[in-house]
Amino acid sequence: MLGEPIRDRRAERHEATRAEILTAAWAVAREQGIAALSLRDVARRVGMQAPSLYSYFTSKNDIYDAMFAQAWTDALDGIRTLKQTLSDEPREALRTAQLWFFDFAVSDPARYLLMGQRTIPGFEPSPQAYAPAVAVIDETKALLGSFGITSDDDVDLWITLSAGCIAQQTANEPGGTRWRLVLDRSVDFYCDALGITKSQRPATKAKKPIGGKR
Amino acid sequence: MLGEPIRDRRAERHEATRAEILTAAWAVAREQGIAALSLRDVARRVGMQAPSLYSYFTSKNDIYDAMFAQAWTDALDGIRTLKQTLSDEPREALRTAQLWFFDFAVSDPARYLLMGQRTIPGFEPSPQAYAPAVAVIDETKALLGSFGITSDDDVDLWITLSAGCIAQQTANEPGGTRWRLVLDRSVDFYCDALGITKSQRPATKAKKPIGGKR
DNA sequence: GTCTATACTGTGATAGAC
DNA sequence: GTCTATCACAGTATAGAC
Repeated sequence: MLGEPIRDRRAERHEATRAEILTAAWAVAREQGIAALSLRDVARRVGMQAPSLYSYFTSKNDIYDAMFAQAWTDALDGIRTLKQTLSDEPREALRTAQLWFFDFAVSDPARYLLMGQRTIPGFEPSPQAYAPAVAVIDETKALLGSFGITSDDDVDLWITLSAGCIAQQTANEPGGTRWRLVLDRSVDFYCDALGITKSQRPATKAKKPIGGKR
Repeated sequence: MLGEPIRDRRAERHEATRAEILTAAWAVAREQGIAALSLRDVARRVGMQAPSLYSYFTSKNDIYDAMFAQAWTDALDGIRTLKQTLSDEPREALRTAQLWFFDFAVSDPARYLLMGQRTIPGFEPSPQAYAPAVAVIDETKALLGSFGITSDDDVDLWITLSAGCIAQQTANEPGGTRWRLVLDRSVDFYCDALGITKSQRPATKAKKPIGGKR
């Protein structure tokens, strides 16, 4: 008998081509806008005819789905890497985290549009694609929780701060830093409102909840 | 001599048909999504063939442009009406204003998506269409200014608060009120941070600037 | 000026040959 | 697995009826 091969070279090649298609799709999306993505553009970029893409993705929305998952997976990886270098001082850490996500979003507006908004008519992310997005929320909650911020209200407020600044920055002044400064300042207001210690650097992370219901 | 007629019935009819087309366009946009607007759908709804629309609008983007102007004009009218009924008490007035705009945005997500730009590939609002949007900003600044909030930083922060909550509400929980409550609370935090009086109702509006650079 | 008919180009998607 | 051919749909340009 021949036995089962250890590696499936055919599957590997298939996966590599899928990745190549996705890379081309991102390039087109960044140039033309995420909603203006066309299969013919993508196909030409990888040296194929448009129908050939259907050997790798079942539909255009399937490509969007893979891009959606990729975007949130990148965000998740970024947050997890970031966490390892965060300060123990709450304000410093929170500011760094908030600004990191802002930069992540603003650096690629097409990607952020896909990640967040209901902008593409027929597209709804699949549960699998949505999983890393949920993981990012969980990581965010964990980060806030490590500084004693646990209530849903406080987490929601935290998220809206970056969402608002990112929306304004990408819509009104793409490429600028005006709303990054607003976000920077809002971190202080947020910490003030929740009574998070100002400058003194604690020896260890806060153990007790600080925030709470209004 | 016949002289010039007082009314131009032909122009009136033309304008009426334009308005009718726009109404149909809004209906399609709300049903299918703003980016999925199709001229054939709009035309069918007003009993025309698609090319006939070109007697009233030069292109699809021209329709978007008129819709954009209409949306911001509605917002402008709403704000001006709202101003006449606002409390003298800063917090109360600011809360009412912020929640009004939130409701305005969330009640018609397709409209808000168009107002916020960046989502429709080839579309850029014309200067004329953009004018009411600028007027809304001016009204907002005037409102904040009447309570002593004048710095650009403070105005920017004010705007991001609603933008963030609206983005989250429309994206994650359309039809709900979860992020409206977050916005409600953020008004208090904003006022606290800027030192705006809490509950005592002043006899007159504040005259001195309260906010400022960090 | 208003509207229809026709047609050109580009889109996502499918069927079938190789 | 990739191609060609084709389809139904889109936006839009143009010609011509009224």
